[in-house]
Amino acid sequence: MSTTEPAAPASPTGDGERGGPYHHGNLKQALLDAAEALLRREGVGGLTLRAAAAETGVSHAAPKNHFGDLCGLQSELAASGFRRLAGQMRAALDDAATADDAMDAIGRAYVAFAVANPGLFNLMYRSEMLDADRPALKSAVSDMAMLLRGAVVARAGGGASGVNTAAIVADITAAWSLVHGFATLLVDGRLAPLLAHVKGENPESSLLDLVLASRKTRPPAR
Amino acid sequence: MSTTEPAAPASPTGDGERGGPYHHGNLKQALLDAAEALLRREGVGGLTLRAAAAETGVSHAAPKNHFGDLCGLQSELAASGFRRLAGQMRAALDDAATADDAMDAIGRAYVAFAVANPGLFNLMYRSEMLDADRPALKSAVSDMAMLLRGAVVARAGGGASGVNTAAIVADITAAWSLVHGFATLLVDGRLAPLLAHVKGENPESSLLDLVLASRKTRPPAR
DNA sequence: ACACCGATATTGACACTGTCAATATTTGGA
DNA sequence: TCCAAATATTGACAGTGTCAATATCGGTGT
Repeated sequence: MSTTEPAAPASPTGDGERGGPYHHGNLKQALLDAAEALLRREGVGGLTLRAAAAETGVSHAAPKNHFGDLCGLQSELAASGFRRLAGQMRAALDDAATADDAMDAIGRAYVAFAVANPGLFNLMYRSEMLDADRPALKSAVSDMAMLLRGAVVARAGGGASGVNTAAIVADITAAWSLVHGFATLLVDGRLAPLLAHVKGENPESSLLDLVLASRKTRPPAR
Repeated sequence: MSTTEPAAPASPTGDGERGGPYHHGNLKQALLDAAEALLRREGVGGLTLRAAAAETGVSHAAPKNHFGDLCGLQSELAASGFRRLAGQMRAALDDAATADDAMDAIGRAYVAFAVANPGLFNLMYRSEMLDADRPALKSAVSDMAMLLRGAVVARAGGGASGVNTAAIVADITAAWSLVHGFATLLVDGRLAPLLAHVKGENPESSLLDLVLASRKTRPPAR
């Protein structure tokens, strides 16, 4: 999960001991990594300041210097999630041929991210656990929103600036709602009964394809 | 929130005191009411066994007899939420003229419920806080799913039994995802930037109308 | 080379939480 | 009437976030 090695090894012998140097050297990132590991291993309820500190081999109050409080750590983690989500959406977008394919590709990337990181995805959309005013979080969310908006505008107007903003807002909301709802229900386990009726070796992906296709076909006559 | 009066008054003088009789008489429902009030007042993070007990004027361990643990109380509360949500969806469905109007009406009822009960709606879809095996919860969720399924089938086939189940499953998922995603994003505050661009005295409702309409029109040409 | 100051980390305490065991009270039926 | 089951209380325990006080380290100015 981390992209950088700690400047000083946290603990030479293993995990959890406290033999490391008094100053960790890269504690902030190490705590974020530990927190994400907890999130992955035990879900959003298992993410705890003290647990993250213990896993990093550091005292229980050490996180305070870097994040202030639990909400701060969660917000930084969520920001990291939004950044990576946007990155994967952009990658999917860049690989798409037409603007219409791009929308589907973005949607698939969105759902794939949620499935690959269920705990993190949950955290990202629990605003009561987050401080929306944290710069890192605000900008990460904004970046993702701009990316989505760009894709919708590209599909709708082909770059013309005279597009109807009301229609664009509606398209953004519809696309985001559809994909976000699918991802949310899927991660929460609510689609399991429906997935049981979908054949194939990857029912989740198949069902998502059907859902995405439903936006392009008229509803059944009558 | 409650539908039944307590058999014995909780506390004759006010709230919070402990002057009431040793046996409350209707403690289970009283605790559910208190829990829902907490949920409404302080959000999902403020829902606490001890707070619910205190608000009911009862000792901190009293809830254990009726719910076992916090997860039990939350599950019962969520079950109540699903029951009421299904009731409002059914009412909307019964008032609709055509099967197509019915789908929109159900969607609007779904979002209206989420907006009217944001904390409860959040709780209902946080499966890590719930015990999915609780009979009350299982049946309430199943009832709502059946109602949605019925509406989709009615719109698609007009009652014919030869409907393609794959298509039905896809329609159910698409409709649920769209509306659930909208409700979730709205309650979480994620649609605020988009709502700012929607004119009218009720932007939320207007935006939902646009989103629902987007399912019926082909996406913009090209 | 040395002293010092800010950044970083630790320790200890507090209030709050869920949960459990032991106890007390009440209710209802044999 | 009396006993057992249901219901509620009390007290304790481990775990949590948060804060104040303290300790240690890294770098800067002299």
